[in-house]
Amino acid sequence: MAKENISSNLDKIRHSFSHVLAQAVLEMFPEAKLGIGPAIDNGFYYDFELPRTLIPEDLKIIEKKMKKIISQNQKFVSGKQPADKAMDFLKEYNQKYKLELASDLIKSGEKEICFYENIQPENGSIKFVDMCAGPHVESTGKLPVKAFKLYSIAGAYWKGDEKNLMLQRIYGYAFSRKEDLDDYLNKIEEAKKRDHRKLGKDLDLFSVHEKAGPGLIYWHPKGARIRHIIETFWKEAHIKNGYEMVYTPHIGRSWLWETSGHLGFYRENMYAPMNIDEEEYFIKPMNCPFHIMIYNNSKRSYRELPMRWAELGTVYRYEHSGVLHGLLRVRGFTQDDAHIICTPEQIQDEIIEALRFSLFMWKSFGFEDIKAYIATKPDKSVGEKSRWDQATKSLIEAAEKEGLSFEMDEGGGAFYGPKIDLKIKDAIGREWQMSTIQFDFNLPERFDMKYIGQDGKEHRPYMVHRALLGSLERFFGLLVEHYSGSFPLWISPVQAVVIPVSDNFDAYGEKVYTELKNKGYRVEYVSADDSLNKRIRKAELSKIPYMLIVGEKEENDKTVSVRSYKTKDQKVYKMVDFYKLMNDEIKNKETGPA
RNA sequence: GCCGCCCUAGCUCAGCUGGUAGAGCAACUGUCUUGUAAACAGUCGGUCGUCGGUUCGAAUCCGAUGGGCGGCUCCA
Repeated sequence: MAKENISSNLDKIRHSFSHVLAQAVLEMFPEAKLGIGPAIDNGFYYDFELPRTLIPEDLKIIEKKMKKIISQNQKFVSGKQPADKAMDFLKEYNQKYKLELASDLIKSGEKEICFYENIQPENGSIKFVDMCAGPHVESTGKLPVKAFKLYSIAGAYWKGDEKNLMLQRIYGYAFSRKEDLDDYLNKIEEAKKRDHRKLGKDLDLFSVHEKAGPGLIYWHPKGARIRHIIETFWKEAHIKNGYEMVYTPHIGRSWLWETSGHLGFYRENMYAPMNIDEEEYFIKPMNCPFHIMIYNNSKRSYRELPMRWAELGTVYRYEHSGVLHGLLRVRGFTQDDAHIICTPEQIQDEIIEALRFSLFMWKSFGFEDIKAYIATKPDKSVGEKSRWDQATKSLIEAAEKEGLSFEMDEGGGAFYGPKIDLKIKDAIGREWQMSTIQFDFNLPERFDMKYIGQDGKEHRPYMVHRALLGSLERFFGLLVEHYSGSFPLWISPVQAVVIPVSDNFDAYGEKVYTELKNKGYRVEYVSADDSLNKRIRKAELSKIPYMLIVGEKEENDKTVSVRSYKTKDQKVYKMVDFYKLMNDEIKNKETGPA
């Protein structure tokens, strides 16, 4: 309750800041056209059409003007105008975007348009007018002048539509207190340190190469080790949970994509075809049609259903250059894909199970903060309404059964079926869609998938497309950020490093190393080419969980001196005790396949 | 794809308003044989993303192009 009040008050502050911003910009550019200026979850923004592009220095000037407006303690005064008067005023005000918004409002049945005026308290003069429903703080003096900061200029399409003109958007941070702003700025700085793009470089996990093609990921040995661990865990878990593995090709003839419809509605996202034997072949942007080929390979009975076919399927999609982002948005990626083909009677249980399984996977890797979104039927869609309704209902029931809080994304489904998505935040708070469980009412029709029911007649199966982790690339990116590169022991690419004090102890050191290696631990040996301190430093920077330092004492006592990355403690262990330490830790972290 | 910013050695960065490139780390070679976060010395390394233009002269100014970053749009 209390929290809600604070947050709505904060929204008021943020939105009021956006008015002050607009007023300041209008002072600087009287011919500026105002777009919209809402509160967002770390501050506010306002969109403008301006006579010239802004430069970063402009932000300082605008900020100064804003501070002046705040110091003048102008009153926010609300008012309403009947529709026709409002339109006249906005025409005269020469604010075409506001005019457009007002006319939209009037079209949708509004009789009156709300305005806010900023009034100079001493003489009552009107300093600024904005068409806006509010609410705002009482006066600009109430705004915490030290708790805001303009930080970015960006382009943004008017009304978010790329067919419209691109306006200039000014972003500002705003909080109720200066300390909150400082905390937030610190948090951003800290978050940047765990950005997977930085850590990927620092820890030598992966790279991308301009010359070899943007958005294509090169997994270095340490990154590949982690991927191998993820894949192994994933495969075992799937087999234990009733899935079959399949493998399918990377390219397919145009027939496949014509039948699936991808050439009709997805071609611009597909890599250009290659010509082979006078036939066009396309690199796959998804795995579904291939799995369907396996299904349609023979006549299917209801007795065979449900079928759950999983594949770590590598796909390639031509993503727009501006959207590429480290490992989180790439052009070639491996989906942890599976298709569930089942009867209408089975669908509810299958959905519940798929969602449970997905949550199990995320928890196994240490993720708990997950948001779910259920997307329903859009205007343009295929499939019978009754199937949509049943499918949507089963998604909601599955989420409820798992005790997962979710938001409805009305009309946000793909044209071919409703879906539930799980989203996770990256280091700086951006949400990324990871898991998806989606119905497909399109492909079973297009490929004429059938099964023979108990009644001896042909039926159309339900098909569900699901990816639990999303893609290995994206998952890996989040994993790096989640752990700041300091992975749990069971995932760590290097679990321990043996460091001899000097090369006089190479023999003992290598004995320790070999023993660990033979027992299956991921271990490295660092001979005394550098000083001891330097080698420890390197191991620290590589975030290796355990450093085993061996010298005279250890050799004599048959022990290892263990330095822990996480605790920075040093403790001497007998080898058997060190194994126990590691095994306990691995056991605790790894819940293992269900 | 759109708007803005950025691109100098393997990495992190310096290089004032144009005079033709520098540091630390890394790598390599020696010396040192080390007790819990950087031993010492030397060597190597860049046609300053690419192409074109302006200029007596361009890392620096202009244009194009590739890539990255932050947004927007998109995300089957």
